[in-house]
Amino acid sequence: MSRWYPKNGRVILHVDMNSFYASVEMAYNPELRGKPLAIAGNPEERKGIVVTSSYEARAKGVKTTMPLWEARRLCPELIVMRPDFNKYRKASSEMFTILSEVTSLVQPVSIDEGYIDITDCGGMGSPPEIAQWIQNTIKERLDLPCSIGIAPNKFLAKMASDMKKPLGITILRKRDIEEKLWPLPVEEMYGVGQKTAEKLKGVNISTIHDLANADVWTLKRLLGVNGERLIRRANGEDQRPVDPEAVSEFKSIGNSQTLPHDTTDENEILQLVRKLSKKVADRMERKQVVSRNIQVMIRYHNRKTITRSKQLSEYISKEEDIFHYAQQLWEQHWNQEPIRLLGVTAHDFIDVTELTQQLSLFTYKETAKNEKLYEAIDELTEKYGTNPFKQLPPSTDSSPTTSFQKDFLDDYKKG
DNA sequence: TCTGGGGTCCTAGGACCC
DNA sequence: TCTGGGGTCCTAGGACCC
Repeated sequence: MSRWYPKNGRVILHVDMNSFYASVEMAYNPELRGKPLAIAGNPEERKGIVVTSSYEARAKGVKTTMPLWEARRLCPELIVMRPDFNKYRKASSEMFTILSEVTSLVQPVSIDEGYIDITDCGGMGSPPEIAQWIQNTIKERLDLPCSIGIAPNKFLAKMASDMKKPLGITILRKRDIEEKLWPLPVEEMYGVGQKTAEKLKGVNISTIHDLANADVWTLKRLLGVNGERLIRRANGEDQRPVDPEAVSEFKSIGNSQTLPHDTTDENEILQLVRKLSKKVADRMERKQVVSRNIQVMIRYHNRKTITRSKQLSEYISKEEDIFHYAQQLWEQHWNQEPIRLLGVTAHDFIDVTELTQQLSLFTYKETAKNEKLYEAIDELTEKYGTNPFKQLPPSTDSSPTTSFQKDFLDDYKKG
């Protein structure tokens, strides 16, 4: 027991559902079991791609993000289904409920994976026993397979859960790194994508072992702060805590869609901008937030993609307001070339409740300011027998039209 | 005959303020 | 006559992940 629960260490599990969408569909419909199944965005349209596929489909070479026509060429008997996110969300939430029966230190990362910190769960058994219980329970209650990594931190747990699929449980302790982690090619490391892998090849780094022993300055020059972080991770170091609150601190809400065909038709484009604005507004409504930054994304026929955003002076949440700014951005930045995809995203949120607080404070200040201004103008009116601001609305933002008015407003602003 | 849609984090430059 | 350097905000783009 003391070996598993060290005083100065943590025990983290990473739970990763295996080909989640396809597995959920099979749990709902056992007839699909054992067959090559792919979940794809738009099965009818030529632009559909494979989102997830069953192991039977993978055996034929079907891969995630592969265009559907190519997947069908590799596997003619492929069964293709549209994603049903309501099903997946339900299965996901039941999966996280099972995790929370072990500890409250659960951090969902995406719909099908999460970390849990079981450092203080000594009373429930050894980590492999706990992992086995989780895997069995998810299988029994939901009929879904998962793989679990057991490690002293998030990074190693994540790498471990990837090592045995499906239904694997893998332990990756510090002393296992040399044997299990270091031989892997660098592109299999979490955080290393295609671009980074290419750059690393350029300085003769091809395995995680090479990365672990790389020179910090060389990598900092090559990759910025990420270089330093990758070296630390390759050496099995990662201090990030399991944070159950992280999931509620979302930063953006966006919707995007590829058009059925590239187009320059303003009606068609604006219709889509409106539809996307509505989706964003609906999701913001559900989460009870308001936004101060609206962004549009335009992908052109040649896949060149631009994003244009606007920081607002007010918080908005209504569909019409989001559409208004999205339309404005689109009009300002569209270069008239055929458009393939459009996106609308909101950033910079606060809670609606926070907004009403801010609003009342703002209103209070404005009211107080204007009352003082009215008083000052009344005094002047009495003194001169006529109101020198007759045409001027009572706001300090208005442009004074006479030098007298200007002087007065300057004095007023000084207090 | 290609390459979706949902996100996060980081970088870098310019404006502006002190 | 010349002109520092830190900090913050805003914007755009890129890399990465699922």
